[in-house]
Amino acid sequence: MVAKPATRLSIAEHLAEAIFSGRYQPGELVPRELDLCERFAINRSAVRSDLRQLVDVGIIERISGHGSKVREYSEWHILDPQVTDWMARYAAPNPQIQREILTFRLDVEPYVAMTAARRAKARDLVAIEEAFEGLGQNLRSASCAEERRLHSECDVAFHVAIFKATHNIVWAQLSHILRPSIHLLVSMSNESASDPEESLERHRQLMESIRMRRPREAFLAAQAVLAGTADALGLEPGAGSLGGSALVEAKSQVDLEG
Amino acid sequence: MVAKPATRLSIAEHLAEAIFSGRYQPGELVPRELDLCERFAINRSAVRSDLRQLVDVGIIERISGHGSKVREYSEWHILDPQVTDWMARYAAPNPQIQREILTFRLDVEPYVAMTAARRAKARDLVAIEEAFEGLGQNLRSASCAEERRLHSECDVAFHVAIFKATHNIVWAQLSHILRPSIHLLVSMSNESASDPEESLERHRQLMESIRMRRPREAFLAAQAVLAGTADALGLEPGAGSLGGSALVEAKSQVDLEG
DNA sequence: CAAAAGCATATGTTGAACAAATCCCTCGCC
DNA sequence: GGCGAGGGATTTGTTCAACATATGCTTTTG
Repeated sequence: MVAKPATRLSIAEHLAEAIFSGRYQPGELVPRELDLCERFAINRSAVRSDLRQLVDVGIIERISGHGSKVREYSEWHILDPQVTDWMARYAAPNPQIQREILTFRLDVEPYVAMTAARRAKARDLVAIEEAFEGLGQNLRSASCAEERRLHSECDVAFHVAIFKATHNIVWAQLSHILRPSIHLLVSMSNESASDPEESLERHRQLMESIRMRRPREAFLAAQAVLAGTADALGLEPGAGSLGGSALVEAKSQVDLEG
Repeated sequence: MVAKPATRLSIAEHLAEAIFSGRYQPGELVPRELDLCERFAINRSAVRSDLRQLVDVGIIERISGHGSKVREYSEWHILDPQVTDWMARYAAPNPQIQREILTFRLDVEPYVAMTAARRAKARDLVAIEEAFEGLGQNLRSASCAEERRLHSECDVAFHVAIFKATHNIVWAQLSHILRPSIHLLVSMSNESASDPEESLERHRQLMESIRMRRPREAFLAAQAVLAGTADALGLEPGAGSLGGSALVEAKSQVDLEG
């Protein structure tokens, strides 16, 4: 895909950028329709159409005769793919939300990996392997921004492929929320606290566990992959909303068909 | 809320009803804009605005110069609150999706309950308890449809309150997908396979476990609550996308061992 | 001083005209 | 006879203009 040359960026895109980067805070009013028309040299219908998109995902609220107000973060539909896309591209909008998503990932991904190990078909392994190889190729050349972007895209693709391998539509759609947290890590870029080579090796372990249909190993491998992530953001493992400790209990009590 | 008297139901609502109930299948075209204008005696701008909502949640795809096509189920944003609301109100649209959601619930809710047991504050207990009491009140009078609706609303509220008690925004928003599966159960109404009194008791156990901050008990109690649900829809425990088998193993072993 | 009327401002609704994309049928060339 | 270019019909996309309605602030009036 060559990136369309001059198709005007939608108003929704501009406003989302402004809101997600914090220039308009919850409670504040965004410019009125006619100002947006002038600012972007566009007609009012188009402006209204785009504003509706922001309304539908809970980001703004329109008050007849008054204006369009940015809603509280808790009202945003952060599970909407479009919203997570904006979160990823317009940077850490709200550190709190980023932490919440990472906590969620810490809770969920080991189980997703476990399920993937049980149900992944050959076709799923292809997707996982391709993403992994992309991860390896773009490892060394972490110089320019473009290279790093490519690397993080492969990282996203790797995790998304695992979610899809569960063959459950809910899990598959949840994979969208990975994008912001992974992109955040790249932007922080002090992920290098842990050796990149080592990180790659952990990803390989996870991939192999799924391929060899070893749910328990996959569970642990996914935890290992995320461990570095948690450190980078200062999340202690036990703080996970899903208690790691209890899971370890359960795991120890049951011989997870290792 | 008294239900607005005659504010015309939106076109989106009508189309959603038609699509979710299966009158328009994926791949088919919905009526063209001008037909919708005539059919609902409304102007084209309003029609287009509503159609945009359906586009944004992935339900239809607009093809310039051709028409508006219903997209495949896998493309629908089933995590969107509006979509789950339509699923709940316009009945089992797609048994497959319902199964997927129930599988997801079986995987997730025990862990959510466990987390809630760790993090619930007093305020959360209030919400859970209120929903539980509503559950008990509307138990006996399962006669008319209105009563049953009230009962299922309390059921939804109970589970939603537990999700919210995790104090994680992702989990909280995920609680939206409970609605369709709970409403489905009510409509099937053969939940009575298990004694209502017994079901209420299981809910009470879950509530108490969370209150007493006993994560492991909460985990098991949530599994017990969902067990009847799984039976009612003919989901064998092992079919869970997330290692249902391992979790059920855990439960049975723990149960047997006291 | 307070309540009501009025005004300014913003969003909500409607209607029309034209532009662009797609499909399909027809015509003409090879 | 087959195949491709061209054109017309259909449908969605875009733009513009006018009016209706809701909200907040100001002014008027008892």
